[in-house]
Amino acid sequence: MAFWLFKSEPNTWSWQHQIDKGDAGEEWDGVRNYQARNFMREMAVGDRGFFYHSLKEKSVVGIVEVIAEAHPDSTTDDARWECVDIKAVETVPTPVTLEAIKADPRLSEMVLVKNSRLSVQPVTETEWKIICELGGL
DNA sequence: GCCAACGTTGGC
DNA sequence: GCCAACGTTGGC
Repeated sequence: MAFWLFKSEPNTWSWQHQIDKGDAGEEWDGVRNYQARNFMREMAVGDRGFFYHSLKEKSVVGIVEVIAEAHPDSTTDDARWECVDIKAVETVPTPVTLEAIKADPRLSEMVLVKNSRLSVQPVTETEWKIICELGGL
């Protein structure tokens, strides 16, 4: 199983929106970046991901699960763009802030730190465990 | 609100 | 195929 990080602007698509979708989940659509798309193509059903709020909050706020592999993005006719479906699994009890991530030397290699603009990112198993601990899981 | 970093586009 | 111009993202 692989681990990922999905980034969203809370005013556009928030963790609460994701929770409201329940087990049916929702497409992670709107991605128009090749790197991000390629990572989604690598995802398998059952993979886990962090749900990260950018902008004002800048925190990992939830855990999601991939429930459908990459398929055409329904929000565009452009066949280049694909997306996976994800559902909310649980809320992180103590949101892990970007500040806390940057303060932890074990997380200094995270894509979130090195390339903050990438909206879909891989997370290593080590990083996953550390952030779960920081989040109180 | 600003600006740096990055990715994409299009002219040559 | 290069590179300048432009648009977008996201931290500060």
